[in-house]
Amino acid sequence: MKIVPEIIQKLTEAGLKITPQRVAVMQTLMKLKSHPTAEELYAEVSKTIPGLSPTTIYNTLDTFVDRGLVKRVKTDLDRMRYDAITEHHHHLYCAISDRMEDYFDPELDRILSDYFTRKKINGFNVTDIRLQLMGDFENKAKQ
Amino acid sequence: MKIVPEIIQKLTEAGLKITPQRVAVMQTLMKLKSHPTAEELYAEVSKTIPGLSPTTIYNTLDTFVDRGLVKRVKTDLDRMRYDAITEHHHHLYCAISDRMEDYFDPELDRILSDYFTRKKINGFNVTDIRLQLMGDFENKAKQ
DNA sequence: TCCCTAAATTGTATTTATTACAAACATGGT
DNA sequence: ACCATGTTTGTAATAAATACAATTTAGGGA
Repeated sequence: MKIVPEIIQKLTEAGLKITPQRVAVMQTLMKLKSHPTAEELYAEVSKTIPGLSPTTIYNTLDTFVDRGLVKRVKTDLDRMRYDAITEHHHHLYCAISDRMEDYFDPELDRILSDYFTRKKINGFNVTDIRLQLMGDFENKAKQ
Repeated sequence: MKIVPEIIQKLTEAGLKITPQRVAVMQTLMKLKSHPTAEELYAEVSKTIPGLSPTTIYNTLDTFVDRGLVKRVKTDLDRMRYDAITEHHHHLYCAISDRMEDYFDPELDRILSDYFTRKKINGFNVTDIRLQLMGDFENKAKQ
């Protein structure tokens, strides 16, 4: 729970007012590594903030995305998910179990970055490279 | 329109009955390069098949995806889209204009394939690598 | 510290995409 | 041509997300 000051700093830097709802949403997003949906977040954050409105979850997430504090993630299978990790990373995704995990690989990033510095795409200016690695998890306990 | 026999062959190979709806949906998907949504497809296919039910679009697309004739594509921004190109490719995507285009790059595929042959990810078995290149289109007339 | 204003939250009502399902129909093998 | 099975249709239901007006709250300035 000592991450709260860090969250407050984030929100302040983004020019947002500090509200219990926002702190709790961000806290939950950072705690969960499962790229939760708005609904899952609502369930989780409601434990902390009983009267919470689902609308607040949507509003808050939209605001966070606007300010770059949170990223949206979508798979080919299901609904919108959210991710508090803004550091550059990719995703491992298994369509069968609908399970998604983060994947960090600076070496890969370097290779891709080099590649697209060299190779220009006609009429398109690349600003970000995102990989979705499809495959199967070798049944480590699910997320 | 000479692609119809080709479509019939595809459907037959996939063990599906040939219906005007299916042929029209596939034809439209192959014609449009815009990764249309179900709704856009409904509008377009309705021109050919007036009585068409939206449910048929969803059913047909689900069936096609099941049989591997069509791929689902999602961006971080909007609803489900469909793509009749099953050949391996990536996507260029501009979040501002919500515009998406296909991107083919065998050289890149080779590099990535080599990389993941060499580099194993703990607990995950990669079967497909998909890139989403985020950026801006230099305003060529939009799709 | 209190007040005030802008910003945030709430709750309800809607919209919109998608799915469920049962009845009617069409396809393709025999 | 017939029949069984697969397909389409239409309606109704579900579910996610949004709009909006009313209420409440945060936090800077007096």
